[in-house]
Amino acid sequence: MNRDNKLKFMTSHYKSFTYIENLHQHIGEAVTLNGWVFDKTEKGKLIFIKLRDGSGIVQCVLFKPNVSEDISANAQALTQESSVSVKGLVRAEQRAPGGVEIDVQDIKLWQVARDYPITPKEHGVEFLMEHRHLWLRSTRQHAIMRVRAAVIKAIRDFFDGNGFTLMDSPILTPNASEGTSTLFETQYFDLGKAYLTQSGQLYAEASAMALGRVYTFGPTFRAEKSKTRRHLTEFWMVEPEMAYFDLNDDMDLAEDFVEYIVQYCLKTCKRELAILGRDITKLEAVKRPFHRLSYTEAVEWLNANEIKLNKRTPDGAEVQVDFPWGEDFGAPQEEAIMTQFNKPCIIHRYPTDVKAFYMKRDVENPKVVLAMDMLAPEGAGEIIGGSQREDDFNALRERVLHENLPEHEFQWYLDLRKYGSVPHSGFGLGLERTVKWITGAEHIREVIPFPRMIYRIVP
RNA sequence: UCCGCAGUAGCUCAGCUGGUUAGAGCAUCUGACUGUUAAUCAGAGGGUCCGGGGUUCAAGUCCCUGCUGCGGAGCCA
Repeated sequence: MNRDNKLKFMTSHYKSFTYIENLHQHIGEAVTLNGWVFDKTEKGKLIFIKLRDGSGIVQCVLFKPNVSEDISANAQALTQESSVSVKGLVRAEQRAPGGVEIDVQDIKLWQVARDYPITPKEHGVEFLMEHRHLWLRSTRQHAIMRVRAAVIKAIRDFFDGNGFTLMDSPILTPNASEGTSTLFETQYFDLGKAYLTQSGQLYAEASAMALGRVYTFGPTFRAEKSKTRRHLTEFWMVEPEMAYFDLNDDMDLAEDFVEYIVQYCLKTCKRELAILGRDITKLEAVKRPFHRLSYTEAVEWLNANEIKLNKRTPDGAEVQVDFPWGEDFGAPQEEAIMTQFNKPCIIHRYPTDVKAFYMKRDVENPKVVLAMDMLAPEGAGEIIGGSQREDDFNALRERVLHENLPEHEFQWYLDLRKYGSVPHSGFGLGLERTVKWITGAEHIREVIPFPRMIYRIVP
């Protein structure tokens, strides 16, 4: 990720040591580096130490006859992930990775690490997840975390630069906003049960009625017992909400937004994407306009291409049937639809019964709601879910009652339809699913520093 | 919750229709080497074969059961 060089205080004020990323500015000078041993190998009178400091990796070479016995003893004592300060001359060197290396003059040992568990060889995911706190030190994880940081910056730049106001929504909420999903529960003083939020959307709607264009960006919690490569129990979601936006405006914004994020990463994360071995031609193709299909067109496509639905009959047998209009798409249907496309696709106007109570019905066809999901290509799946919201007081109240939601807890939400109600729309984008897609990571757990999953809360 | 797969050295794995003392690569330790990039070469140490029960002359291997993890479905971002 390209560093923002407008803020130079880290290089101009703190002179006691140098960061590896700045070494090319110091060729011929003596510098002190502070870091950790990434790898060490000895060849006779030479010791090669690959040092990492978080900003990069550089090879430090110690030639034993050039230094005292104490210093070469220090170098020899180094183990993987030992913490050290290295003093030496910076020189350009063709044979060194990166073209720059340090001719070591002095080594100060902070701590010798014993038996670092993650060796430079292969490891299984289970083992690595148990050592997540150490796994983050590896090159590949550095690259993923920097792409994640770039995606977050792109998200904030996009909205901040387009007249949106950040309006954080609460994490503790009195009810399930969609009334369906399983939520994490806790006791809230004497006021009864509270839940960890599964979406900031209802609060974003209230904020949009105040400030016009807003977004909320924070952690979200789902207590579903999901065990897949695309689910976390704690994940980050950004949710823009716009007054006077209809569904088409919403879809246009979602396309602009996703295009901006992907193009920003291509521009600023070349090195990281190269480390990850990402095929960037696939990302370069992510340009507007994206594909769009109505739910009904998608069902017709599935049936025209004989992509059947696996259904279980009451006696337990599995049968394959034509996809029936009205059924929600699962991962297999979405994946099949996306095989046609090399850039994202929006599916819109889903059956009313499979979507949330707050979505507005299509006046032209009340059997569908003005909802939209954006699916990313390359099997990445759903990254956005959004809709135009129901803005009519009576229609919304009817939906609240129909879903057996506690009306008194939704009074404030219904109020928004009483005092200057307007058409409005928004969507939620899953941060980790987006980062997984852009980095090409196998599993969503790799793209958040400390993943929370059904059977793992440590570290 | 349902379906499938797995658990053998610190790590990644092999171990056939049950058959002597349990195998490899890497890592670790010792030694050699002035250019290593996952160095190479020589040597050494390292095992509750996930737990419990059963079948058998004999179980890492077969059966039952439990635990743990992984993947998929559902739920969704």
